[in-house]
Amino acid sequence: MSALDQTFTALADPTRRGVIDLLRKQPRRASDLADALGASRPAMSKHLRILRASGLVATSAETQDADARVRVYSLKPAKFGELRDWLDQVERFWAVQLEGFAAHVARTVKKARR
Amino acid sequence: MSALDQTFTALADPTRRGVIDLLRKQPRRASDLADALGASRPAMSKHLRILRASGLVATSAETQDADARVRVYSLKPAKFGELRDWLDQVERFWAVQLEGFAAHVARTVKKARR
DNA sequence: ACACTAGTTTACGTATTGGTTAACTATTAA
DNA sequence: TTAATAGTTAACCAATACGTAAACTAGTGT
Repeated sequence: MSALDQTFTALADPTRRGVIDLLRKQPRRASDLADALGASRPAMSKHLRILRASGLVATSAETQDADARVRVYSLKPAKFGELRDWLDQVERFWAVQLEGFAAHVARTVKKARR
Repeated sequence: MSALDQTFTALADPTRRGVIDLLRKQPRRASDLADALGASRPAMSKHLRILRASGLVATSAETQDADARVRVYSLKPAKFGELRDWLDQVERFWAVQLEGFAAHVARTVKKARR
């Protein structure tokens, strides 16, 4: 499974996008996320595993004297950058596409006639 | 299923992203897409249905004298715009998040201690 | 030592995905 | 009218996704 596959798959679930939306504002504990989104702990744990695997999210390195049971999740901006790069790449060619469109239709029509 | 769900789900498949990559350069017929991506016609037809439903892609209104059996697919830029908007929204808050991070960790640690 | 808490993992059931082959619709060509 | 072509749809199958309940790990508090 490619990196982009993992990214898009991770974002294709509303609960997981809910996690992103919450983490956008501030890092949060796993149980906070579950409660805020009305998901069970096991369900959220699975979602977080997928988000972690995709690289969109990380469990923050805890301060040394924190409660070690708690896992605080936060966003990993770099992965969103990759997403943006892909989107940029797609959008970069529209001008060209629009310019060449009429000519292409003519070509396609001819081809279809054969 | 929300609009964003459909968008991300559509993009979570490599064959469908392949279609996007090809259409980025120019509109193409369904069979062209199938051949270029090594997919069967029925398989491609299903992928195209999903892409159509997501609004990322459209079958172009054919010129009046074209072969009516042929369906030419092209990108619908507007949907990609929605994707960009979502991404912008996510990215907009990182500065704030980074600023407030240290303070938040302190808060979280306290909370975890209770 | 004991109970409690945070979170993950396992073992399931059900629903959805993505593919195949075969059938079907609509259009074009002989 | 008959055959061929472009594409979609239907019926089916294996693999995966997502949820639940129950068990488990690890850290904390009494």
